[in-house]
Amino acid sequence: MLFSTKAEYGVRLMVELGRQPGSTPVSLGSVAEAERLPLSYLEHLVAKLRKAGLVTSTRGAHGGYRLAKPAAEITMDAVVEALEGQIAPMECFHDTPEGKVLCSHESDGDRACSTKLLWMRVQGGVNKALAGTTLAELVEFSSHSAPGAAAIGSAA
Amino acid sequence: MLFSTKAEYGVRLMVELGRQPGSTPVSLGSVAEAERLPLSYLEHLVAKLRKAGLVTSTRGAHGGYRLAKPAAEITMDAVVEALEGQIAPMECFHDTPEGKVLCSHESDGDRACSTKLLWMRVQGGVNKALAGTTLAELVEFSSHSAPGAAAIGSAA
DNA sequence: GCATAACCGACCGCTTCGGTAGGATTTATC
DNA sequence: GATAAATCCTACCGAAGCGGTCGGTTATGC
Repeated sequence: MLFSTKAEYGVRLMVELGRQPGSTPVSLGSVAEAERLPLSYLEHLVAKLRKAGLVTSTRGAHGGYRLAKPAAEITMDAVVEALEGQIAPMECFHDTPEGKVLCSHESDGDRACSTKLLWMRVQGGVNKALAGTTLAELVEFSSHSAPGAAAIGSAA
Repeated sequence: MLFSTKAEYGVRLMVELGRQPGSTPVSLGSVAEAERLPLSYLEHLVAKLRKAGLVTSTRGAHGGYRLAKPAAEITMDAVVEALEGQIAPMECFHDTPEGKVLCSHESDGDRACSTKLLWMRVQGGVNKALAGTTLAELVEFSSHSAPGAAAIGSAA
């Protein structure tokens, strides 16, 4: 499995927030009930989303969570990364501060790592899919009862 | 991390086999030494590759492993799947015998699963990268000492 | 028959996953 | 100001997978 249920639950949570008009905050309890997910577990996940600046919270009675930005401006690479940690195909891959990708098997020189070509392609494919999908799309998609497969290919 | 070191080690093993002329089998011990990987662990991995029909073995003295097919005909989706199991972005995704993809959250009817669009795109991207990369490419790539990034995009 | 190698299965320490539990803090409302 | 509703925080727990080791069995060339 590429991702765990953390990403699954977290994305569902975001979609649930994206469905709301936007003014009043939504309590985690109502999300948990709507999606049939354990409330105490969602608390852990939403904490990650909040720390990543994707949702904002208001405490106390009638409190809850809201999207920090319009759903159309939230791309899924940020959401999934907040939940699962850095998205890399392999342990030896890590992003540098300058946005480059390094494979720790390359001992700084030019010796080519036999697997790098493969993992670069995989990472490219995943990033394209995640960064090319907005929360607004998912909200829209899930609100249709008979979606069809027509729109699926557009960011692949 | 999308994949574990099983895929990493296994692919390196395949590349190592792909480097050989092809006639005489290569012992696991020599592969382990060349790649600096633990022999006993490689035994487990190569067993999966053998069961998947990707390599053939000859036992006894001067025995070892060979590719079951020419490297150009081996695509990495088969290799990675043999090592890691079915490649699906999420637990609820599973292939049907007819090659379709199901999400177990869809209770057979038309209610759209809010995450399906996203995971379909991710799976599409990964499959494209894996199925579009052959072992021959990796062998070729790793034999160059200064590869450059030119060829990386071709299957992404 | 002996060295070499593939095969096989059990085990082990560690980390992550999915989830639970219990409490503390903040805030709207009566 | 008490109370209820909600976020927040920390600790814990069983199960599973990962990365690896070990000991032994079988097959084969010399």
